Amino acid sequence: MFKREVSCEKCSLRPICLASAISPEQLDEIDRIVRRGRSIKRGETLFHASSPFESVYAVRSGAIKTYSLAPDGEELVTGFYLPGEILGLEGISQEEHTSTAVALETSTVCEIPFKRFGELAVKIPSLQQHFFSIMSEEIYKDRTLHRLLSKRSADERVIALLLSLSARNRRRGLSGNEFRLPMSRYDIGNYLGLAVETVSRIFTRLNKSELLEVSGREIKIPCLATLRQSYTGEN
Amino acid sequence: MFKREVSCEKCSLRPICLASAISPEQLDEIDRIVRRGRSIKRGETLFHASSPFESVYAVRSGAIKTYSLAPDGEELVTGFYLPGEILGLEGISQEEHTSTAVALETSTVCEIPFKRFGELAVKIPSLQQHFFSIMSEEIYKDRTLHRLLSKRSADERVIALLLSLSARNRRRGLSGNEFRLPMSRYDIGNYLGLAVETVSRIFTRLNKSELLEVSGREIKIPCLATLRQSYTGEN
DNA sequence: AAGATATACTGACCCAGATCAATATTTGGT
DNA sequence: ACCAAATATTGATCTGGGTCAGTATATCTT
Repeated sequence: MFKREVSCEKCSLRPICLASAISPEQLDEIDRIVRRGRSIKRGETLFHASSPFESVYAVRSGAIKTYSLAPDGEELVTGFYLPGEILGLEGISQEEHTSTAVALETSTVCEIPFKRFGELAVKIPSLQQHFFSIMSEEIYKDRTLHRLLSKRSADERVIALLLSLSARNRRRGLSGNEFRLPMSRYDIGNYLGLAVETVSRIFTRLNKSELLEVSGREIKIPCLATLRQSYTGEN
Repeated sequence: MFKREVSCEKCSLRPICLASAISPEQLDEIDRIVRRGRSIKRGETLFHASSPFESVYAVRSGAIKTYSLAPDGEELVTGFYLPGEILGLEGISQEEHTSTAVALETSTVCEIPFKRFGELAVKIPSLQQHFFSIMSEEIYKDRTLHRLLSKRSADERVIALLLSLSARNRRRGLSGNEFRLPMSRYDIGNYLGLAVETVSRIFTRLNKSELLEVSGREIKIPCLATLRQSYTGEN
């Protein structure tokens, strides 16, 4: 199979990825440090928890989940990453990866060696600023998750995840109304602090309502606005 | 009252604050941009959600809590900040503060104007790196909170918070065994996704056990190791 | 295409922690 | 030092979602 190693300059994801907000002349500077086109098959690992931290990664295609293990082996799914999104950020301060990243489906990623990236960010202030912004965004999203986990019901959590996936699809120019879940019910439940059975029941219930059409991992949202208001409201 | 405006250079918190890992010659560069010694009394606001983001803040003394409000007015306590800790990071990407910060007791803070800080970070690579690290640490801690909220029982959540406060006190050279909680039961419950009553009951129960001595907001931990293992284990 | 294995669904039952309702204790203001 | 308001405790009851147990449906392998 032919592997297209698209430069950041030509990459369709650029507007939403790391290399947005960089002037064209400086684009090839970042192009020079990014290692492109690494492909990982479903179930394969991109990096392991407690391996030395050297790079962060941008998803090019596919979907990645990250998880960490408690000392007793209990798994926690910490995030789902779709094309254009950056993962591995929690490793920076610990100097090792603190989570394991595995592909949920065949995926390609761009590797950004972090030391070289830092050197470049010092030369390109807008790049530094943008990276601050990406990390800040991650913190901001974690606050949203905090609220979801401590204040919202099981139904609201699942709906919020669906709305998030929908919005992220739309941002990449895909349909926000119809998509396929890259993750299992187990992963959803684990991420949202719910039992698999609960997630399953919620999907069945939503499917019976007019809010959603679910068939296995295929999702269809007839009306986003309706779903959105059912989330912060009655239902 | 005499206000001591200690420079970063002379500040006892430097080793754990923003200005660690900066060479002495460059210290006064950061000293020049930091606005020091702002004092806020208990209950006063440091910054408001949706006010323009201009600075991040380092706690010099006292304790600050941050919270955000859902559209329906529901409050979520998003964090507690003790001396040496940086708050306001989630505002960077949104260009406005996304939480409100209020003093839990009389506190002083150092304001770090973010635009100027960025300019400095570009000139001092180790400062940039350190700030990446601080933000990464915040993300990492959010993962810990995620696990706490989605996998741990009410008792474990409260104990984990106490252990966190204890460790942060120790890091500043104070006692990790005896301290006063700066926040109310309400704040604790809100932060940990628990009802106030539950928090209260847990404190009473812990007080009856040999793990903890609680009297209002005064906490005494007879043996940290024992408490720690009760957290990931039996009890 | 058939079997094996992983994933998803459904039902019955139960319990940790929420909610409701009072009472007790702090804390701050004068 | 006193009063009011805020904060904390305790008890009784209820419930959302967990757990256990079994069945059904996908998906992978050969």
